[in-house]
Amino acid sequence: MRLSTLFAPTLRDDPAEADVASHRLLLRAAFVRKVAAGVYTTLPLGVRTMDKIVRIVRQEMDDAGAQQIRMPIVLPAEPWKRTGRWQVYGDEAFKLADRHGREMLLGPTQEEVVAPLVAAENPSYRDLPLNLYQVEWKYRDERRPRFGLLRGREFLMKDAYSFDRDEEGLRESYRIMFESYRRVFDRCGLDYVIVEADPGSIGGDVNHEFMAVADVGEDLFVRCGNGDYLADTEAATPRPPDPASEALEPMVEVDTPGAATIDLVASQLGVPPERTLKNILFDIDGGTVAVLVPGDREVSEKKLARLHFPAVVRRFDDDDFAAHGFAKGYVGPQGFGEDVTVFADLSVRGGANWVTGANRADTHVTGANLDRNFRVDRWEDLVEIREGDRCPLDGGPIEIGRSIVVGHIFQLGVRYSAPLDATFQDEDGTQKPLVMGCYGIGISRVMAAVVEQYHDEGGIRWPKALAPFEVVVILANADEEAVGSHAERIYGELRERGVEVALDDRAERAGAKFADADLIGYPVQVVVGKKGLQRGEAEFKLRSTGQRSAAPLEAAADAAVALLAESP
RNA sequence: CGGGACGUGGCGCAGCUUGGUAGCGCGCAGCGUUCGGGACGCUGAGGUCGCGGGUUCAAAUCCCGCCGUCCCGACCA
Repeated sequence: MRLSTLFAPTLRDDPAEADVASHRLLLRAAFVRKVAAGVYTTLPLGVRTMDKIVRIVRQEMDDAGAQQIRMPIVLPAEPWKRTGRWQVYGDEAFKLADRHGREMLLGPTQEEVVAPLVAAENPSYRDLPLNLYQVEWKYRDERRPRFGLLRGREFLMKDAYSFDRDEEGLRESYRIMFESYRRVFDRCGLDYVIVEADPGSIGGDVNHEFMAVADVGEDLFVRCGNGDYLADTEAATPRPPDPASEALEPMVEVDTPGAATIDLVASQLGVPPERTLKNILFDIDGGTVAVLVPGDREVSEKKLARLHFPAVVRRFDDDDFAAHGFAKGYVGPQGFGEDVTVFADLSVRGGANWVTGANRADTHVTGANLDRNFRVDRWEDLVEIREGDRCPLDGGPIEIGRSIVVGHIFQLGVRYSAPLDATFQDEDGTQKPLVMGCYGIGISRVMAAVVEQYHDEGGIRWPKALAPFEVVVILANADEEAVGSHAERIYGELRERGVEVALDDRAERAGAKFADADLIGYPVQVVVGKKGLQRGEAEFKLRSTGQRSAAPLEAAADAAVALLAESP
């Protein structure tokens, strides 16, 4: 490729709209341009890099026995209503209507399409396992798109779907994908961790996230200092405290005027917040659920929603408090009737003599105790994990890190196949729901995540597997005829060797070419100019380290290939 | 959706407080001098000042409404 004809308008200044490194550099280096918030055009350099990621993914998927298909983006609403996700996705789905008023949506993921596709062929157990994947644009109307490609409303995703006859088969399909994902992210050069995660609106049970470690990451992961535990913060379970062994005090009411928050109660009564019992009320599909946690902890709505999937979990608002007659800020579990389902976090078992609301404004109680004063219907892990918690495996210290989720895999089971009636005929002749798994990789997000991990002040430092070109030959003094002919020769030789090479033959000054080469991030730069020519040499720069070297002009192509081999 | 900021040639910004014919740097076009880490001189093109309404003799500037973008939060494979 001759850069004189490439559409790659690099920017000298940082765009005002871009804050994080990947966003800034992908704009400046002419990989993408913004069209609307979270919606981008991909320029030629970006297409080349994204295609490389896709190629890696495709190779690994094909090696793992998956087969590529292509499903539509514009989808009818009906199957989404059957699985409950028309509601679960809510406004996050791009919904539209056709000219007849039929409801449709732009695909945010594709379980509702692929399951009926397979089931329509009335498969036999002999046809299983089956794994189908595609690489297509996905649409999610994020409340707040941000960080450029890291959270777009339109993004390129590889999504694969496995079909098995039973759970055992699913586990094997899942294992194969798990290993395949490892190879994909290894080949992309990413530093990543694999954690157990929250399944979000996809649903299902076992799932893992592949998280690229990055300071700008939106997703937190927790790690045990002893190295034996890794999890998404949304799914991580802290080790509950040991049970209390203090003598039970009588329950008494105390006046706490105006103390409608935990902090106010704690300071008025002179007790630490963790001795208070917080009662958070939710409306879940019309029913009332109370969640009890120690006053210093936050309820994880994620975990609560997961227990009730696909029902919509909604925190009580002022109207709900009024309608149910609860005193906001003064709710206590001793007042709950049978119409309230009482959930408690496991950590509540560790406390006694709680301070909690008296179900009357400006009043609390002390000495509230489990069983004697209140009941719990279900014990679950329902708190947000935090720094300082203990590892559930060995009690070690928990650390929290930031990351970008680049891949997420799920064991779905029959969560979609059952409501969609997607069945196969088993050996015993009966129809059974297909046992499914699904497996996603955010291609465009991988590109951004790699930039987050591979950049410096000068620009991007692509690993060679993803660079738009592996080598750039820089014509440093275009007016010297000998320089031009050597550069052309080296460029041609590299092409003959199958190296992906760009020739910077633009009518720019050398300095601008060097700056652009660093910005765009070609792993190897070959400089052909007057200076080296006098010594009969071409000069080289390895972008990853900045290390410079030289070789005779005649051997320049060989030297570039050798240097490329050294590049990450 | 709550909070905050911003919107002025392709990019980065000033001008707005105190209303009076729209500026700077980069980039772009032409000519010349340059030519190894984003050169210099001269000449030039390019702007409904986000959109709509209002106040005023006069609005980029003041007022109202809307739209868009970014940041924090909530939310989110």
